[in-house]
Amino acid sequence: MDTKLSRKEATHKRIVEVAARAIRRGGYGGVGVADIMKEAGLTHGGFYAHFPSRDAMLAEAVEYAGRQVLQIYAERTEELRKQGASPFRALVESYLSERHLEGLENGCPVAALASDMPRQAPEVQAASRERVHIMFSVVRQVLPEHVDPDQAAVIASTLVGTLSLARALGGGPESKTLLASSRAALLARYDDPGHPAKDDSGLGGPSPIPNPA
Amino acid sequence: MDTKLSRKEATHKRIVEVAARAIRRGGYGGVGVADIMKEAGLTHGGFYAHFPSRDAMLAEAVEYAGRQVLQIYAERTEELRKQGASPFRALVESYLSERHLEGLENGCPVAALASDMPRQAPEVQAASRERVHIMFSVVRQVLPEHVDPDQAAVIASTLVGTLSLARALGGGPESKTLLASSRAALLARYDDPGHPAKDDSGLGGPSPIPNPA
DNA sequence: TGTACATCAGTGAACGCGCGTTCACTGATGTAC
DNA sequence: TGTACATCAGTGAACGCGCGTTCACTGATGTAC
Repeated sequence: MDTKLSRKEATHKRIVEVAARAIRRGGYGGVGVADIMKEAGLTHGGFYAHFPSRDAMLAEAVEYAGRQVLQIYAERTEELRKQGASPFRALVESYLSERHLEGLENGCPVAALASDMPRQAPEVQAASRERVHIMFSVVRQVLPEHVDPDQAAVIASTLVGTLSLARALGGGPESKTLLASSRAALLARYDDPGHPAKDDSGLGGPSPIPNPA
Repeated sequence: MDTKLSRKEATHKRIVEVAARAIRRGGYGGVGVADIMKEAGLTHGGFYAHFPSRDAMLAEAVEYAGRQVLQIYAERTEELRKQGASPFRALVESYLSERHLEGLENGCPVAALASDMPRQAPEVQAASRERVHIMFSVVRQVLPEHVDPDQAAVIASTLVGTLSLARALGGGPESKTLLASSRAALLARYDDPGHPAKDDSGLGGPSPIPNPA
């Protein structure tokens, strides 16, 4: 798919990649057009050949960030599943990991931007909302069979709330304790006890995370 | 306490009150010095007689917002308790109410600002973090006796995550469904089943929410 | 009670700065013959 | 293969604007005698 990008398409993608990291690092309001173009190795004048407005870029950036994270998490989850974790456990342990806590710039855009979403322009709100929906559906798909699918949104809220507050607490030991508490609570409550334990040999669960492409 | 405010103190308080609403409405980055002074009935020039910097005002504002909400929620919780709800149920139903969903401007500053907290100046971060700690301790204090106190932070994360995402979803029926799911899940899991049910006559639980003063 | 003066909260013009956006232009790429 | 020209991605100066902050000043409040 990426094989036949025109020069302009390649540049466009590069700008969006930079922006996708920038919004998670600095928030929707903390990213400037000129900064992003500079970080992409361009001058700011060319921006409006790629986007009708700054808001249009923000919308593309949050979508790109979300899809990128889905892909990364699908891989990471796959590794954990090979070690015997259920799909649900793999998701929870990936999402509430110290790596995710510290990797704000490459992490879930919903956790990085949630409380600012309602304050954005309509097109940015729409793209943001879409990421929330997709997050719900990802959780729904890894839910053990015995769990009511309606719990997916509640679990996703706990994931997002935990990561947001852990970061708000500064990222130190206190934050890590919070992550650990939430991991334990979610797994104790929802994970299928019949599933192979963490130190078991192989065979993942029957419902892998879907490919984000 | 409020009886002997000097003219300047009264003005200062008025500015902070305006700012406390403004940061929840517009986010930390969405509030301007001039706007706030104008809304407080003043001109912007006088600002620096009250605060050494904009950041100092943000720090005061988030603290004020948090204390104000504690007070409001103590009252609202008291009402629910008089109707027979346990302290825990009263808190959950207040926090995850449609009223709170819609009352962003007067609601919990942690939910309104969480994902932007790590991006603030040190003094604003410190004041924000303090509000998170206090939120944890409020939850801890209404926890039914049979629940491990360490669960307080997890429950608070679920409250914050749910409200943030409900708002990100736009505030419509979908948002209200999410609130209802989280309320149900939290109460089913943690509320003391031995406690008087909602439609019972009287007598609240033994551990009221502490006075925020 | 009345006048003179000091204090001080609030005013409004001005500052430098960075922002999003526009636009005439440049220079490289690629097509036509 | 080589030249002439059209296309078009990216450049950089310029725009109006709003921001946080500073400061000389005003006018009301309150104290001294």
